[in-house]
Amino acid sequence: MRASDKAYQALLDDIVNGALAPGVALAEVEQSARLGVSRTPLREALSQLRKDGLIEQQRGRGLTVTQISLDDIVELYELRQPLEQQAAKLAAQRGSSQIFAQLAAEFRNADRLIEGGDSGIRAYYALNERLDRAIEDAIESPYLVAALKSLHLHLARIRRLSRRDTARLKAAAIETLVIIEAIVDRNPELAASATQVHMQQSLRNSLETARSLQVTERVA
Amino acid sequence: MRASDKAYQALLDDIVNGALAPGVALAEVEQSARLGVSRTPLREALSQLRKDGLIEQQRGRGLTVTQISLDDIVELYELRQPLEQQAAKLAAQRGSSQIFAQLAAEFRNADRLIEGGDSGIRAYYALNERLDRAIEDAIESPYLVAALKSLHLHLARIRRLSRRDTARLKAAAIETLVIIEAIVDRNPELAASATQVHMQQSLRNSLETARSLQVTERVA
DNA sequence: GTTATTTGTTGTGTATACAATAACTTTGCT
DNA sequence: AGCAAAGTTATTGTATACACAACAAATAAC
Repeated sequence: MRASDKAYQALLDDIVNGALAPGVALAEVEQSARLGVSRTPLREALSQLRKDGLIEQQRGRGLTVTQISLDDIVELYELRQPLEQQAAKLAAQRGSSQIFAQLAAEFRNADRLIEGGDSGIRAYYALNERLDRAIEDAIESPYLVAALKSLHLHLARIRRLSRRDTARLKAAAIETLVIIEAIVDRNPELAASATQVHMQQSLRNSLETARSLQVTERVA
Repeated sequence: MRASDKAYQALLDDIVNGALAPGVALAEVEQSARLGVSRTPLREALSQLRKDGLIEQQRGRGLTVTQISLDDIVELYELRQPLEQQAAKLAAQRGSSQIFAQLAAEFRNADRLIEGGDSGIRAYYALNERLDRAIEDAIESPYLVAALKSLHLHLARIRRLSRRDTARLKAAAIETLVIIEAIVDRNPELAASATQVHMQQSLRNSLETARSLQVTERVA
């Protein structure tokens, strides 16, 4: 593995899981020392992350991890909604019913995972990622897939907000199941509508939890 | 301007306008000599272009300009359709009627530009770019705007195909005018539908001209 | 004559050194 | 005491050098 790829992956993980919090400045020498690579591959990693929109040039302070505000959540969903809708539509047209039937079966058991504490939640997230992969494989449209991947990068950052809300996770699992079943039935229009519903609910929930988190942070 | 930005812009232009044709290999030393920058900033530019999807790592032969096939056109529109539809919808909700009314007036005169030979066509393309800018400004949704910009990068490559087809350009201008008028009237649903129509027609035309071009190339 | 191994060349990946720019601090003047 | 200007320091941007890997070609051996 190339040093630049290693640095990119490490920084990406740190940003997504919050180890590098929004607003943190990334000095080149500091980070290259921390990650054990020289400045050249580190800079390549940084330039990739800037293209991803995860870091930005801050006047004077060098590169900093981008902030995520309530506005960002709304704006992110303004991209997510049409993309996921199109993805679901195309998956319903082209996907292998068998693969999605299998995923549907697993989502019917999602409640057990969600109630299964830390490891269960992780397994549920892994299941969601497998669904995303299956959809990407099904649509076979590289440009759309690339846009989806970039989107999911940002979504992963805000997803940290709503984790541990088991009631919401269960509701989301049911909404997702409807989408999958529409794909299995090769019903693009239903898949799109079900996605629309899921998006709307997810956005509402993300905003609520984000709002309450902001309040508690202020109090703390 | 940084050397890496300069190299990026130069390579981008060369790829979009076809000076660097699909399949051409980009050796680092060669390109750094050609563009008058050293390998370090050139590599940064290349890594950006790879993220854009304009060049790709080819087994053994290094980096090459990505091919554009008929399949690519269809796949590109599978991303374009939902993105432009969403953009038009949001522009209709949030755009300044005044700005778009001005653009509508200019599009009503589009025929004169399209018939105005080389410089007229260029002016027509410039007008289209101003429209894209106005829409991006209106929606104020950075994630969607970023996705649109990436999309337009690839569209610019295939747009070279349908230029000089004045009949199609005139028809496209009328379709675009309908979209703009819907934005002026603050009618998101109509804007979305008009965009849908425009996308469908553009795709059909792009495929036809691409198909005929491929044939003539084979013959030649 | 064919195949395998070795050597040479080309090109990428990484590191380091040097140059330029921007920010902060200190000093001097008002 | 406050503001401005200049110098110093830190950090980014660029260039170059070196190392390693891959591919090709040539020679030698079977």
